[in-house]
Order: sequence, then structure tokens, then C-alpha cells
Amino acid sequence: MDGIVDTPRKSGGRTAPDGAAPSRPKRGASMADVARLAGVSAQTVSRVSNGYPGVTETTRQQVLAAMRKLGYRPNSAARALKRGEFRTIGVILFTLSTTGNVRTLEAIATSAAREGYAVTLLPVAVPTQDEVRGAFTRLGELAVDAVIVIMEVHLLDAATVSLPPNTQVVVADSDAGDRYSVVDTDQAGGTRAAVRHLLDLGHRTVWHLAGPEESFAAQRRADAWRATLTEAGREVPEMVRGDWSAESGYRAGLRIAEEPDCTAVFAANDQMALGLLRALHEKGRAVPDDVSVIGFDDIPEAGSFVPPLTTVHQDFAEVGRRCVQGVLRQIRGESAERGTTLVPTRLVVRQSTAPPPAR
Amino acid sequence: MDGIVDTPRKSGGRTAPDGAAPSRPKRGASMADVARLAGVSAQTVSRVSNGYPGVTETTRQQVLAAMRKLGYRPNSAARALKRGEFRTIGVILFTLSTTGNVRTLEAIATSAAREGYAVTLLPVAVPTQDEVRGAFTRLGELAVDAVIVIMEVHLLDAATVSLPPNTQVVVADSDAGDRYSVVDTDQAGGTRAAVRHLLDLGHRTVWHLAGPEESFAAQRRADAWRATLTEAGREVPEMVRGDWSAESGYRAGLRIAEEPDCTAVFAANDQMALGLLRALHEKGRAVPDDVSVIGFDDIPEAGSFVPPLTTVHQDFAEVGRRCVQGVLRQIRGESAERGTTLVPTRLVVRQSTAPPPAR
DNA sequence: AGGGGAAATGTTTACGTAAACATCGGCTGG
DNA sequence: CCAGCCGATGTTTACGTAAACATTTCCCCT
Repeated sequence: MDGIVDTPRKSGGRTAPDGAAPSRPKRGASMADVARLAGVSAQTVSRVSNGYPGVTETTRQQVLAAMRKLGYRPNSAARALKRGEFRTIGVILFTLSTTGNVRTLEAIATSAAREGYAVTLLPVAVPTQDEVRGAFTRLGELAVDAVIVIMEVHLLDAATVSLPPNTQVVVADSDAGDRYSVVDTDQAGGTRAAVRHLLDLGHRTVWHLAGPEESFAAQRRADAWRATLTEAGREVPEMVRGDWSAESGYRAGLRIAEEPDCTAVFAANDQMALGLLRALHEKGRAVPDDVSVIGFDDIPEAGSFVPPLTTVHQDFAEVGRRCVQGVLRQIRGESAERGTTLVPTRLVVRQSTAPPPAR
Repeated sequence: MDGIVDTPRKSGGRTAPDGAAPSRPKRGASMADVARLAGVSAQTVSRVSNGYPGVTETTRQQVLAAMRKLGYRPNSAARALKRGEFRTIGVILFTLSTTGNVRTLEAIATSAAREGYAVTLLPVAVPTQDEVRGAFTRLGELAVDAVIVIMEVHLLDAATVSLPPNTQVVVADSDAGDRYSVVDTDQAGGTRAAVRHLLDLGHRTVWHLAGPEESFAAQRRADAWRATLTEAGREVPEMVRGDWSAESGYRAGLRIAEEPDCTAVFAANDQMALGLLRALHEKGRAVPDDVSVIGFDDIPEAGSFVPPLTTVHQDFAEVGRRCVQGVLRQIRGESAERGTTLVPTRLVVRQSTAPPPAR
């Protein structure tokens, strides 16, 4: 519980260098200014500004004219202070380097804008609990009505204590549906579809190039992969781990290429699949003739890989939209529902999968 | 000059469903509450909260204890109203689907956070002047001290009229250094390095797979490409256009593959280079043995293309950092400098470039 | 024509904070 | 021993808006 306390700005006084020209026109026009010019009361200006009824068209036009002339802008700070709400949603995330986060964020920003809400970004540099806690504390002072968290929940836990009590939270990318409102893609379903697709093509089993251990998403995909194989009564090969990056996929791929038995690989994301494709290519194992590869995410470039990548499409835009819906519902007090909302995933079959080579 | 006027919220009254439990604890604790509990005046609380000197350590601790007990959070709206500043930077951009924008945004958010500023996102769905103008109008009401614009300036022009007069603007991705403070990567330099690299390898000339016509970035890269060839006294092949996407690169690649003379292609970004690689691969033209390919951006995956892509690295993080520096300088009134800041680019040589095939 | 009432507009007040100014008390130095 | 002063703390006020309440205006109907 630090961070309530700022250190004083070193600049000391905010006074301009004396004698300098008053270049900055201080503040903009206020309601009072508009009211004076239009010859009405401030309250009438307020009514016009907020589109409330009960203002004559004539008056309205006068006020609008005055607004234009003065270049009036409602002061959002005063507004927020009066209304007790900011019309702003905070988004906490670690990194913008994963497709999913970025697309989700984009959808959040767009949906929020449509609802008249702004989005404030709260990046957390390093995924440690301390950092997260710090971000949440800063957030507490931020002009925000609700928060959407895009991160693994075990990091969130330490932080929630310092969340302002009224703050609404929706979490993407987590399994903590019991404690928060969670929106996520149906990763298990997507994984199952991917693995089944390969089995249906005739592969005896499917290898898995997994994401990093800390990631719930990775874990869920790995679990679903294992479960699907087990259900089908297939042998479960040793899992290979990457860290989501194409480079790690390449390194893993070099090892997988050495396995003569391996005819099908399910990569936990498209970037790693890309690296895998390169490794297989370099090792002379043809895709899909010798080895089938399937990815996860359906990044825009996936269709341009060599060969075009069969992958699981995730509708991040929908995730973002539902996150916004979720927090707005909470803000409006319509429901404090917890639980997980799953956004369907969809298998996109391209050219990186085929039946196994004949023996 | 619309948008000053909201339409009234359809929800009508904000009154809670009567009789319902007062589930929402209204507002949080205020300074007055803390002051009462700590047995001091509100002003002392304010002093502690802002880290001002002139408070006994004993008193300080009492106040801090009271803050903790009440879960006090400074109300940022009131703070902003009083101070006349929001400690927030607005970022306007079109899309988060290009690497550059995303990386720049990430760096902006991080740098801003370090300076105690929050970042508010203002996505513009469709790149039309109307849309942009609307975004700027909304922005005018937003709690923002300064704006960073990541977009082509010709769209900005129509919008500036409705920018709040005091707002500071820094623009990334533009050439309007005469009117705004602009931060950009040294695209001309990067392009020259790329083209020279190919010429130095022995290629007679270099083809160009350009970005869309509307893009200044694309235009600048194309101009620099042409200039470099001309300076070197080489023939300038017909330019091929894409739209930044891998898919468009693929289509363009299919055409380029038909040109037997073409031994080297400079693609205006890595995505298009990826599509180009695929097209060349499908057409049986080996990279780099038959055709050299060079990209632009150095996206994280570029090193995992087949073959790993030689490309021009852009330091978007630095761009973001400088944008923030720029607006902060402007906010602090240290200088209203216009002009363009160029962030150096750097050629990253991987394996997609080689001397031309012997004849 | 007068009364009732709704629509239009004005007035008061509070939101939470922090600057500016006011006060209080104790310590220093002549 | 007291004037003077400084450091610690309290009081007043304004920031710009919008809800709640008050007043004026004007129209319609009997």
C-alpha cells in the first residue's frame, strides 16, 4: 500500500519564468463564459451541452453559437467530479507483443468508444507481483470507472487487495471465473478441434509444441491436447516447450525434426508454428507431406506462411467486445455476475495439414 | 464542430431500482474523512498525500494510518479540476494492426507511466477525415493534456481545427515537421541502406514492392528507393504496389516471379516480404539464390521466415519514447519546437539476400 | 378574463482537492 | 526575558459542472 504518496515534483514552483510572455492562454472558456456571452444562465448551457430537453430551439442556437465562438469544451474533470464517474475504462496488460492482447485491446477501445467510454492503458513492464501491485495502486488514483485485466490471474491475486473497492473488473485470459467475470476464447474447444482434425486425417498421434509454463493459456491448451489424445486412446508423446516466440519454435522444431515417428504437431501459437515450419524445412522434412503442422491464433500472416498454416482462429474482437459489455453491465449495476464467458474458436484448414505419409 | 452536445443517455434516471439493497457503497473515502479519522485538517492530509514538506513525521504516520484504514484514494477528477491538468496523454491512431503502431504505442505507454502520465487511447475506426474529426472532437472533451497522433498528416489537417487550442501535439508517421513536432524513423536512410546493400552485392538493379498510395511512409520509402537507384545510375524498374498485407505481397510476388530479370526485391514491409517469399517459393524461384528479398520493420518473426529475412530494423520503442518526451516538453512549456526528429534505422542482414545468380 | 399548469429558465449548492493565506506554538538570540 | 521568527497546522476559497430546487413565462381551457 504505497503509492498513495507522490514525491514532490522537482520543478518546485509551477510559476512561469517571470517576465516571459504569457504565451499559454491559461484555461479554456467555461460554462460561465458561454452563459455570459449567450445571455443565459450556466445551467442552461449545461442543459444544452448535455442534450437535455427543456430548452427552446432559439435559446439552444444562441448557446451553441456562443460555444462555437468561445471554442468551449466541457471540462471533463469537473464533469467527472460532479457525476462521480469518469466514463473511462482502464486496461491493464503486460505486453502488446502478443497478437491476442493487441487485438483484444483494439476491440475494447473500439467498443468502449461506441459506448462513450474512453480507454486508459496501464502497461505493466515486468510480470512480477510487485509490478502488478504497483500498477493497480496507480490505477486506484486513475480516472477510471472499471478495469479490464488481460493477464494471468495468479499475478492478479496479489494485486486485488489494493484495488479500489468499487472498481469493476473483468478478466481476459484466465480461469478465475469463480472470483471475477472472465471472458476468454474457447481454447479447449479449439485445441480439441485441432487435434481431432489431425487424428481424423489418419495420424497415429499428435505432438504438442506448448507455450511457457507460467501461462494459463498454454496450460489449458496442453491439457486439452492431452485429454483429446487420451480420450481417443492414443499414445501421448512427450511435450515440447517454447516461449511463444518464433525463435523458440525453431529451436523446438530442430528437436522434433529428429523424431522419425512424428507426423503431426500441434503448436500452441502461430509464431511458434512459424519457427517450427522453418526448422522442418531446413531439416528436409516436408510440410504437410512428411509432417502436418497446426497452429493457434490465426494471425493475419498465417495464410502466407510456407505452406499456408492450418490453425485455430480466435475471435479476439469478440473477446474485447464482451469484456466491454461485461464491465458496462457491472458499472450500471445490472449484475455482478461472475463466471466465464467463452468465445467460440474455429478451425481454419489451410495447407499445412494432410494425411500421414504412407509407410 | 459538432459533438459538444451529447445525446441524453437513454437510461433516463440514474436512480437505482428502489427498494434494492444499497449494494454499491457510493463513493470512497475523501480527504475530509481521512482528516477526521486522523484528527487533522484536510489540508494536512493533502500535504501528506502529495509528499509536501512541513509535516511532522508523527502526524504523517497518523494520516497514513487513517488513509490505509479507510482505503483512501485521491480523487483524480477533483485533483485534475484543481490543478488544471490531467496527467494524461491521448493517443490517436487508426489501427493496431501494424507492428509499428503497436510498438510505438507500447513505448509511449511505458514512457508516459514512468513520468507519471496515463495514456488514453483514441482509436479511429475508418480513416476518413470525418472520422478523424470526430475523434478529435471527442478528444476535446477528454481528460487529456496533450495528444500524440500516429497517422498520416493529410487526414490530420481537417481535424486540427477542432483541437482544443491549448493541446500539445506530436505526430509520428508524417512529414509535416513544419507545422507539428514530428518524430519518425529514418525511413529514407533505411531504404538507402537496403537498396545499397543489394547493389553492393552485385545486383544490377532492385525492384520495389511498395505500400499503399495513401501512406506517406510508403511514399517516402518509394522515393528513397528511386533516388538511390538513380544516384547509382541504375535503371528503375516499374514499381509494384501492395497494401502492407502479406496477402497483397503474395499476389505481387506472383507477378514478380514472372520477371526473369528480377534478381532483387525491396519490400516496403516485412509482411509483404513474407507473402513475396511464399510466391517465389511456389514459383520455384529460390531465395536468395535466384532472387534476393529485403524487408522493412524487422518484426519479431522476420528471423524465422524461410529463409530468415534481411530487413531494416526500426526502433519504434525509441519513437514512442521521443514522442512522450516531446509532448512533455511542450506541456512544461520548455519549447514549442516544431521540426522532425529522426530515429535511426539499421539494416539487419540475415539470409534472404545474396549476390545475383551467375549468368 | 382568469386560473391552472406545464414548459423554460434561473439560483443554490456540493462534488474533492490544493493554493493562498492565517494562526499557533516553541525556540533562538540579543 | 522577551521580540522575532520559523515550522507545523488550520481555514478559506475557487476550480467547472450538474442535480435539486425555485422562479418566471406563456399557453390553453373553461
